[in-house]
Amino acid sequence: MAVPEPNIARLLGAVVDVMEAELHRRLEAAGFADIRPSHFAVFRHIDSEGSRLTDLAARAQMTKQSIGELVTALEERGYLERRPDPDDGRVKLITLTRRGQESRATAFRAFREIEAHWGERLGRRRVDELRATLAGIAGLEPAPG
Amino acid sequence: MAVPEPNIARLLGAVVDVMEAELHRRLEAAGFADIRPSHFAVFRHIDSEGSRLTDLAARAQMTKQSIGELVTALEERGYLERRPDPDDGRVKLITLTRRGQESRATAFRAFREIEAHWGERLGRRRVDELRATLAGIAGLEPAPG
DNA sequence: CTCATGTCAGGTTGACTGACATTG
DNA sequence: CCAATGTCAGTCGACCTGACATGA
Repeated sequence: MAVPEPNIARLLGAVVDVMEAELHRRLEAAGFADIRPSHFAVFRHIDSEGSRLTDLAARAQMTKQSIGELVTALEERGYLERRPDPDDGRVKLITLTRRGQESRATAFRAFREIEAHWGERLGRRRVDELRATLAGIAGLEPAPG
Repeated sequence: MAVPEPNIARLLGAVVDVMEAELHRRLEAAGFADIRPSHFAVFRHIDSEGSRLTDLAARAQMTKQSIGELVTALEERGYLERRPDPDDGRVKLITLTRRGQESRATAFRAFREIEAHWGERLGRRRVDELRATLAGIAGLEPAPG
């Protein structure tokens, strides 16, 4: 573990690439090749009982139009359904299909496997420290300068 | 360093966001508000004596068309110039203008400042470990599973 | 003739804003 | 009447592929 040197920004990009490639590989192997990284904005935030579009948008910090596009894409691929809410005529409840539930579970398992793999290669402790340091940076106030 | 829990993928995204926001803030303060993160594919790889498009594309691992778009954008904004190579009629040498050199220097300084800021808040040692761990992950072979 | 260089045209993805019909 | 919900239409940024004129 000699000289560090290379720019953290560059390394962050490289690690994000690795993460996305590994995730895609696992989803593909499980038969979910048509799920893209952007779709996780939906999978991450959807309730098991179904969510409304506006809630998904708020949780994902996106516009309702943008999250709506993702929902449409996942609907066309058979991962989601839009059903009218019987209690409110404006609302459409977005729910996971069977296939959607399976793919979501596969993805979450994949994340755990990827982190476990990193732990095997670099040491569990270093991966825990990585997580803690990233969380620390993410929680930092903007800073002067 | 109690319970880690939150997904590393999520945290990576958050830290990338922080990095880009901090970089943009500093560039803007120095009068370079129109430089976007994508433009760094050019600034990172351009030679001080000038580079040809094909070389920039190869170094950035992008197509010549894509890197060409970035070059055009930076040219229009006054950061770059395209001059014909006197030795080879096919080639246009892409060079930094005065403004381009200044902005590039500002950006590299910003990266150092951001890392230094993180070091102040979280400890220099943890930032060095972060860099080393990220480099370790980026250098990992794809792994089975 | 072949290869290298750069550009033109057009497509895709993932985000955005604005306008709007419908319903509460 | 006003606010909330979701959709339609259009734009933009950052990448891509394919075709091509020009010059070595």
